[in-house]
Amino acid sequence: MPHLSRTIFHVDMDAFFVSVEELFDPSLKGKPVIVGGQRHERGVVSAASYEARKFGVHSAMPLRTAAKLCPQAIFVDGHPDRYRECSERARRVLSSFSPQVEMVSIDEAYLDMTATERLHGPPLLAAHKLHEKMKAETDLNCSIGIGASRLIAKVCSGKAKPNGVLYIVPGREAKFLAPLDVREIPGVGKVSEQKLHALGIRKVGDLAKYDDSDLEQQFGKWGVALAGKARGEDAGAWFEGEIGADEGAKSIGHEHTYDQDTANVAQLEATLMRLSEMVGRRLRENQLRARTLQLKLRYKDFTTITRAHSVDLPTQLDNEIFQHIQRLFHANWRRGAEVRLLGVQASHFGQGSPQLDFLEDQAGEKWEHALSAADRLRDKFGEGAITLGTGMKGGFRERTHENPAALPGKSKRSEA
DNA sequence: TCTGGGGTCCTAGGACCC
DNA sequence: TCTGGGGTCCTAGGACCC
Repeated sequence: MPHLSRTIFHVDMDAFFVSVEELFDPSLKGKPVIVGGQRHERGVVSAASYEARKFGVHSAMPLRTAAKLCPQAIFVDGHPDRYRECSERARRVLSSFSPQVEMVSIDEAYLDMTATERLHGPPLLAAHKLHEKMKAETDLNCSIGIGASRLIAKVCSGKAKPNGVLYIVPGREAKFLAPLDVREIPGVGKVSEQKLHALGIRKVGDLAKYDDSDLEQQFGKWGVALAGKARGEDAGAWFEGEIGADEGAKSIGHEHTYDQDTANVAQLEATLMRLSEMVGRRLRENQLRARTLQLKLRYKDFTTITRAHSVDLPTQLDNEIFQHIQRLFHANWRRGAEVRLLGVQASHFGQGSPQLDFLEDQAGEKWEHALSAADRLRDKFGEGAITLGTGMKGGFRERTHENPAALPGKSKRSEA
């Protein structure tokens, strides 16, 4: 059997959020721009222009730190709708090059370009065409990494930035990786880096020389994956599998960090209601029901807890979600302690026990239809277009003694 | 420096069942 | 009354990614 090597492209849009903002406001071009919020806000940098990066600003840095490093920077709020639209345009370009495209985030994708030579020519020529078409169709630059694995392609696209191409020919993987810092391997973060350093492993070459079973001893399953990565192989769940095999989302969640920490119960409950509604709405949009609901609570001092509850009957109803979340909150919140962040997450999608009371089932279905209809109206006419009566908020099922309808501050409009 | 919001995957302990 | 081993589900926390 002949050894068939795959040809994988990793395409990464250059300074994506900043570039999209420049499309909408060309006067930003060539200036230090920071996307993610205003200079005094709580929050972090989502993206920084290359001009801002010269001052040491990088993504995930607190906005206030960025403001100190680069006071002359222009701070811009993010526009998720704009990014989604540009991302979709980019995806269409990529799809014209290969049927196997996998968007791994809003601004990057893997393409399986194996056996596309007759159509697009050899890898570097195909990449050149891709660059041209991407620019023509989206007015955006991207960087392209090419290799026989996702790992190699990914590392290459990083090295090719900005607006470049890097191709590592099959067989040269280990040589290419050897001089890189272990931190440059996708999946190796701060903690793994420190552990590797403690073992005297600083470069990928050091890692490749290290005994595989020793790595397994030190890191377990992750150690086995690391050994493979040092050789340029796709190892570990993150990288295995065919490109473009689309498995739906496994969880849907929303969270909110307050501008100022608060211990005000009405405010906290209003936030939980709003987050529950956001989660419920996304469940309905995707026709999903969740069996597990999770509360996330972060205190002033940043200590964070999560508390989950699984139900027998999966739900997509705002009110049911909220009831469980509210109960979890009151059972776990240290009363009076100031809260920094609240989050609501739904997971374990699918159907629950099919055995349920017929009447109850019917009522639940009606309720779901009503909420979906409300969702569509909001889509058309805006968030303020419809508010379900507080009496209805209790739901048809009436399975609770708590009444969230009695909550203050339920209005979305004042908070949005 | 004072730490967002959206996710995925892994580990580990305890409950529970056979 | 003492005691096994495996499998699955649930929950909590944490590393990591963009």
